[in-house]
Amino acid sequence: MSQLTFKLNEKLYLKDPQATHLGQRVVQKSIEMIDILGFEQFTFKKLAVEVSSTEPSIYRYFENKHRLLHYLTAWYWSWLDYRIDKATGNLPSAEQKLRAALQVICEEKKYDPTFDHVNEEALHRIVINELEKTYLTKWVDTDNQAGLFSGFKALTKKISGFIGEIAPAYHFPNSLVATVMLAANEQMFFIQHLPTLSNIEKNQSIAEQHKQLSVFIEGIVFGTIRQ
Amino acid sequence: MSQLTFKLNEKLYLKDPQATHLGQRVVQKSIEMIDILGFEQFTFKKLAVEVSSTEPSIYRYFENKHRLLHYLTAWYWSWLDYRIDKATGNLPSAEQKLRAALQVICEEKKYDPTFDHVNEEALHRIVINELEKTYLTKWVDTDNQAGLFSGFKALTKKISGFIGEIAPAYHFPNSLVATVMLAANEQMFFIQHLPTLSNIEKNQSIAEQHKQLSVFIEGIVFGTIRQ
DNA sequence: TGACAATGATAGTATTACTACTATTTTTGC
DNA sequence: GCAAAAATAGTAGTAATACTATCATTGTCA
Repeated sequence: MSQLTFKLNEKLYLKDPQATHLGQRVVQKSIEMIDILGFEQFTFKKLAVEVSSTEPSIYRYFENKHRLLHYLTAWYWSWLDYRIDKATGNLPSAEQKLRAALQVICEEKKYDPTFDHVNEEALHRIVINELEKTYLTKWVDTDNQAGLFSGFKALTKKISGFIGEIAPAYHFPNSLVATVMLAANEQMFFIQHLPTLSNIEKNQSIAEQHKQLSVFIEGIVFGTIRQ
Repeated sequence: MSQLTFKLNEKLYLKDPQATHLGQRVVQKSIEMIDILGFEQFTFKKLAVEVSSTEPSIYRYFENKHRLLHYLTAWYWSWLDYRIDKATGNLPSAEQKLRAALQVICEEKKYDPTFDHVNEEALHRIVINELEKTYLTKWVDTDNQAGLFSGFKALTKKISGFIGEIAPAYHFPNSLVATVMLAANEQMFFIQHLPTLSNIEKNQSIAEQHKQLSVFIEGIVFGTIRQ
């Protein structure tokens, strides 16, 4: 098994799930289960059965399922951050870096063998379907103070940094990046469930959908900053 | 009391809340309570106490609180639609209409005396905080088939129609409009709770925040379609 | 007056989210 | 090498939630 992992904010968990066998299975199975059941129907009781353990054992790792969702999305942002670094590392211009970063955000997510115990495809679907539930809660402000959103913020900052180099006069780089990062996921959701809210055709390969998504997102970003 | 109301999809309710006194109080109080408590902490039991009635009486109007949220957001989209019609009615060009429509979306929402029993300010906060919960559920597809999203879709179509007139070559008018309609709300949320995800300063009047939001959103739309 | 709609009152269920407590295993200090 | 302490697993229970079923009362219009 691969030992490569991300160091995530310690407030995300009570006990590091990467440190024990049960913890790893909890994370792995929770990704599968949230993907299939949806976050609301997913419970620690059901998860306990799947990992052949008990509810309280899972509560020792995560305060509640909401924190577990935070953990999963934080992992996802760390992963994207890492992929964007890899994709932009040896590019010469900020414009190329920005393009590459947007590409990573929009591209189809496939299983990354670097991280053995995480199903990135399922995790991306979770981000598409459940991300907003990490912040649309009564705990946003305390969660934010605890640093639970630092992964998303770091990514936003990184990409808006590229915009800053290309178009230093543009006033809303953070707003724009946050908007398109969310829009990329929203559009994938709309293609599936509310197709009139998108112009990307459902009746084509997933690869083609992501390609079109890329065109749409790049169009927004470059159109907006180039004015 | 004003009798002007919107005709909303009948699938939104079991019994038309606009038709009875209790129904109206249920809607009115639910807006107040969801605004204060948040959707998760809001329950029909608590609402029953507030309107001096009982849980089963409320269940006679709405299948569950999720449907009530649908009802409120549907009302909100109808209201925006009506305001956009009023704002664009006698404008000569599609560009001016588009600008006016975006203005309505971005502007600060204030109590509209045309609709006596609805607190539009609170309702807008509910849309900002809870909208995504209407579709990020396991019922999206059946809810969609029942037409519960037709209000949002109609608005999107109306605005993307203006884009179609201005820039008929642009491929993603629906995607773009859906994106900025959601972004307008997301940004208002981020200003409040995750300010690093926005460049609109929190330390200024609400009016000024909405003005900047307008600049941001117009910049995206016109920048994107004018390429 | 009497049918019928609207509402109220009471009670109950399955599930969820969580916690207190006990049992067992593992680690560690001497 | 072994007792004490720490870590972890497992059992059982609770309060709240999201409903549902049933029956009683009130008001009203025909």
